Amino acid sequence: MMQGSPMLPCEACPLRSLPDIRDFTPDQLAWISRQKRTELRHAAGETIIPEGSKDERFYTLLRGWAFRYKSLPDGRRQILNILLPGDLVGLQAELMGASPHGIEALTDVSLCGFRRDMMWELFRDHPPMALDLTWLAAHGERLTDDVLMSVGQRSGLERMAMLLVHIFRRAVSSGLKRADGAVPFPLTQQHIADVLGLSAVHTNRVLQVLRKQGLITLKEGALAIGDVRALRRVAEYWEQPAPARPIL
Amino acid sequence: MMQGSPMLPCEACPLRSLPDIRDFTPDQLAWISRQKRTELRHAAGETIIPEGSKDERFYTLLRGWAFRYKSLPDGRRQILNILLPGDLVGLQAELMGASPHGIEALTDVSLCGFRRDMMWELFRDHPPMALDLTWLAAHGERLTDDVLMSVGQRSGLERMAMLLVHIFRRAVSSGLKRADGAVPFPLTQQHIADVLGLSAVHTNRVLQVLRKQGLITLKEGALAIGDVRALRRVAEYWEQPAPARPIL
DNA sequence: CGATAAATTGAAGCGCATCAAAATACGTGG
DNA sequence: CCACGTATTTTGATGCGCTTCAATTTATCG
Repeated sequence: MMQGSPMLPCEACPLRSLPDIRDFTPDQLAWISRQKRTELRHAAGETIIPEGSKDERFYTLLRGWAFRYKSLPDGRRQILNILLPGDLVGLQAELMGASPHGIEALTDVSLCGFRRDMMWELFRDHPPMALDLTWLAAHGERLTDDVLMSVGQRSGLERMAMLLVHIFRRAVSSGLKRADGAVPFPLTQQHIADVLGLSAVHTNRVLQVLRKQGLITLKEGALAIGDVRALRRVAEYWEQPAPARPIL
Repeated sequence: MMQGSPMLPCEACPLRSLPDIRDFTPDQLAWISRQKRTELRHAAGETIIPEGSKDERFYTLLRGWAFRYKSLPDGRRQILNILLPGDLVGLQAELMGASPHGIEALTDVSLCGFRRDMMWELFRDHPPMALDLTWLAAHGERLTDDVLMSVGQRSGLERMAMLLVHIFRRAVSSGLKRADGAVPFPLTQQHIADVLGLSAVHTNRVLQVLRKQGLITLKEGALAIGDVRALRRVAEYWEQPAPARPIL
C-alpha cells in the first residue's frame, strides 16, 4: 500500500461533475468531506481488502479499476464485480463483520477512506444520504443478479458480449471514453475468464469470434465496440436505463 | 391473488420470537405495525411480482416459500434466490423503478404489504431501522454472491451440496425444522436446476449421487441431511455465522 | 381413477475444460 | 534503447461434464 499525497476535498472531486452522478447539496458535500479520513493508494495487482479480513474503514473508489472476488481453498476464483470510480468498496464488510470477499486493484488506484462509525451518524443526521447508501446497496445486488443470470444461463459467447457491453457502458458513464471512442480495458483474459466462469483458453477463443465478426476491438488495453446494438443482440442483454446514481 | 383475512398485527408475528431474529423495541414494533397496509395471499405457482412491473408496495414474506428470478426472451430462467419467511420482497423494485426480477410463490404464501413512501418516513424518523434495511440489502447481495461463486466455479455435485446445505440451514433458522429433523422442501428438480444453472436431467443424476452416498434424504417434499459436515466438505462451503438478523 | 406434472433412465453429441507448447507483448535493468 | 525474463495471448489436440432428445415410470391431484 502506498500512502497518499494531500487529500482531495470532496467539493473538488472530479466524479461529482459527471452527468450520471446525482448532485448533492453544499451541506451534504461539506459533511461528506469532513468525514473523509484518508486517501489510500494501491498499485495494480495489489490486494486492497483480503478475503475474510476485518477493516476499520470503508472506501469509495476515486481513481482506477478494481474488482471484488471470492475464492475456494483449491484456488478457483470467481470475480463478482468490476469496480469503477465512484463505486463503494467494503460496505458489506462494514455491515457484516468480516469481509465475505476480497478486493484487488486492476490498475493503480486511489480510494477515499471513511471511518466505520460514520455510518451511524449518517443515518441519524442525514436521512437522504442514508437512503442513497441503501440505493447503492440495492443497485449492487442488481448488478450481481445480472452476472448470475449470465453465468447460469448464457453461452460463453453470450456472456462475453454481455460483459463487454456492460463494462463499456459503465466506463463511459465514469467519464473514461477517449477521443477515438474506445475506453481503457485493464482486464487480462484470465480476469474475464474468472468473471464469466470460463477457462482462459475458451475465453480467448470466444473473444476471437467477436473480433472476427467486427463487433469489438480489444487491444493495447483499450476496448471499442463497433455496433453496440448488434453486440446486445448477441447477448440478449438490455439494461434498463438507471436514474442518476449517488456517490458517497 | 387471494385477498387476506383479518390482518396479523406485527406484535403477534410468529417470526419475531425466532432465536435468529433480532428483537425490536416496543416503539419500533408498534410503528411497523401501523405501517402494515395489507396482508396478501398467493397460491403456489402464482406470480407475486412479474418481471419489469412497477408496484406501489413492497412486502415481507410472512408464511410460505417463494423465489426471485430473471428470464431471457427465449425462456431460459435463472432463479436468483429462494425466499423464506422474514425475507424482504421487492425492495429493489422499490428503489430502482421497475422490478429487475420477478417473484413467484413456491407454496401458498402470505405477505405483509407496506406502502412505498413508508421508506422515506422510516429513514427520517427511525434511523436504527433504516440501518437494518440497509443491512438486509447488503445481506441479500452476499447471498447472491455465494450463488454466483457456485454457479461460476463449482461442479454440479458441489453446487448441489452447497444449495442443500444452505437451504437446510435457512429453513431451520426460520423455525421449519420438524420433529424428525427434516425440513419442508417445496422445490421441484426443475427449480433446483434453474438455481444451479444445470439441466433438469443432470440435476436428477447429481441428486442420486448424494442420495446413494447417504448424505441426504429428499422425498415427499422434505429434506433431511445425514451428515452436514460431510455435505459441506463436498461443496467446500462454509458459511460464516451471521449475527441475529432484523426483519421489517 | 384418469389426467397431468414430476422424476427417472438411456443414448448421443456438443460446449467447454484441460494439457501442452509456441508466439507475442511487457517490464526492467543494464 | 536493447536484451532478457516473465506474463499474456494464441493455437492445437484430447477428453469429460453436461445438455439434449426421447421414452418410461412414478407421484400428484381434482
